[in-house]
Amino acid sequence: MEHKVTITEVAELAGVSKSTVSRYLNQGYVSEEKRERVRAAIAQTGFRSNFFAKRLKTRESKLIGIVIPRMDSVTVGRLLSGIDRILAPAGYQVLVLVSQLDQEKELENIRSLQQQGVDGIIVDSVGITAEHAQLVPQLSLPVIFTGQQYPGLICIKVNDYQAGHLMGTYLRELGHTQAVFAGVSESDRAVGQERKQGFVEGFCAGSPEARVTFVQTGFDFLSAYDAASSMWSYHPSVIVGATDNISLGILRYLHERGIRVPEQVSVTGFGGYDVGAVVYPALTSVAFDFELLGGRAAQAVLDRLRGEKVDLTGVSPVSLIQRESVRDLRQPFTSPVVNGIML
Amino acid sequence: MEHKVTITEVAELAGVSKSTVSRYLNQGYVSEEKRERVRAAIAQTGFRSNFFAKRLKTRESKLIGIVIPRMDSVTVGRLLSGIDRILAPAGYQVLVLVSQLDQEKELENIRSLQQQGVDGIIVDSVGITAEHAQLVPQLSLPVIFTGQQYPGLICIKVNDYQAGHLMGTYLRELGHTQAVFAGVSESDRAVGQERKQGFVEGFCAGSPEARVTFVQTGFDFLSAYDAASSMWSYHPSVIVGATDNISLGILRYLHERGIRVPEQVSVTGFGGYDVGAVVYPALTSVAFDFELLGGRAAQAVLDRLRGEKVDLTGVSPVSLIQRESVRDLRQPFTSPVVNGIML
DNA sequence: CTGTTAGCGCATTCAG
DNA sequence: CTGAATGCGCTAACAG
Repeated sequence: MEHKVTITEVAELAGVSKSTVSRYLNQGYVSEEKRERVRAAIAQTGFRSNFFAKRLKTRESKLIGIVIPRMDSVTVGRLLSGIDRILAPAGYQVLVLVSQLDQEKELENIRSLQQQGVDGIIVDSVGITAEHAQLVPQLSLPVIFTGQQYPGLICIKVNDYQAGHLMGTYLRELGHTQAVFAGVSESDRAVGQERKQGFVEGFCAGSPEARVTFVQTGFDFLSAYDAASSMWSYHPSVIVGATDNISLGILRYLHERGIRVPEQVSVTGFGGYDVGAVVYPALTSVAFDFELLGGRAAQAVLDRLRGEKVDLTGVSPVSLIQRESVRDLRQPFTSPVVNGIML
Repeated sequence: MEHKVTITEVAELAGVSKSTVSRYLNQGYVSEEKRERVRAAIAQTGFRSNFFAKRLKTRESKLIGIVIPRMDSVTVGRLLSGIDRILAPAGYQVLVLVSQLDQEKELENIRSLQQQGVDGIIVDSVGITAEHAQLVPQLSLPVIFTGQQYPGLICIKVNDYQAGHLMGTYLRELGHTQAVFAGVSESDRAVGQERKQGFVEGFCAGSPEARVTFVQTGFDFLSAYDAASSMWSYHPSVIVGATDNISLGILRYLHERGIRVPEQVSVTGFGGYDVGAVVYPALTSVAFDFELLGGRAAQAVLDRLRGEKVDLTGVSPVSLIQRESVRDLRQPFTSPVVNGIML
């Protein structure tokens, strides 16, 4: 309320100089006696140091800027959790800016962040462009990308190839040979290219009769649902959605048509979201550890801030979550045993 | 990179004074000729004004702080979208801090935000305490709460009572009389008290045979799933989950037990999330317009910043999304017509 | 319309 | 260990 209390007033009240108060606030070097007087004065006045003045001097904000494409995403939530888990103990705060999936706004947010004096930036980009690559070196502060990759930039991302490969291998070993991969545009390198390629190579490895048909869709339920009839027309033994959301749209379509999963066709996803556990059949999926990913990204920023070099790319573990939507073709069909939600 | 260019250097390069450059950057009042010279100098040097120095002078950050309980929530995402939609055109930026559902951290975040000089704060609180009420007036800046209510504080929230009432009325008119309300603890005033009360009053209005049984659960799939057998034991005509997630857990349980929805029992939720459209049967729900809510909250901050008074509480419209999970008891059962995803 | 003069609140030399 | 003095980069009166 009322008057904004400054360091000067604290000093007067404590009967010491501004410098002493400043020292008290920072390194130390204050006698026990004055230390106590300053402490009392601060408590009494409710003094809080002016953020801007402090930053103007120190040239250090203890702020890490985060640019994310959108908020309404479980993935992003996990990522931020992981970031915060590392940054908070290190005394850094997080400043989050949302790009609304707009690439122009993403660039704008990065600039804005640097202008606001953050010490480093983590960008969960939807697509790194040449403009990104050009902008980053001009910023003269650590910028770490997640989710996508780009030569010359520091990118920490999940290993989409490995995830795809894991799923492909799993399905092949269960006797599947005819797959439809419901993927997204190749303009998305991580999901559209690497995840798919990993799947294809894992699925086809040493299996000459294996065949993968690609059907393109968007990231949302609806476009997957709309493309599902086309997928089904290939009579696959398994439909592999590139994301859990895609798979959910497909599942919905199959259910409407009375096509039983996994009896008539298996369905799998990527992401390992909780919601995959409550649908029926519960969705088998490859889960990514986005929290770990966020932690790695945060650690990379911290390392760079300390002047250490970090690898240009890093990866994060993936794991298979076996639920109910996949049929083991080596055995006669038996209805999956359902017993509770398998998170 | 290299040297941080300041307003002084721009001035020298343009052959004008610092003030002229400053004026160029702000209101105007610069001759056409010098304006051009300054523009060129800025372009040449790549000058960007120092955020901290500027804020130190103006005492205005053009920053609105947002405190949210968590990131991995669709609700929160919508809310932020709505906030940004109002704030951005007004020249304000948004600084988001996440409290990880920790009430102590929430308070901490609010303090931290004010210390960092934001002009106003929006708090999507999980629970407003006396400590909140005590802290807010000390901040001497506009603080708007969403999601929860507290006397004396400015709270913009969805009308949970109305939402519950809407659902209650709808079900009653369809001939339902035996309901189980799968709710959360009354310590959550919005969901645990108001939403439930609205439902009960809407459901029972003028219907002497109506009965509502309350079963308590948590907010997650799993606890709803675990409590579902208890709910079913009352043989209700409809189970009303206090949130869509709760309903999804219940749906999963009913499916596992082979209990057909809506033939044997209807199920409804609150929230109107998209995922409710892809499960089967698609979930009938009351949707809240969180984007509008965010917009209202942002507008309230702006109004307060202009010195205008705003109402202590505001509401936001709710709407019923009729999908497939509710049976019309006034008619013999017919399988719901499914044709596409009903978002 | 423009340059000069003062600080904003704090951290930091530099002499004590 | 401490206080006085000096800007950080910018904006805002103030006289031109």
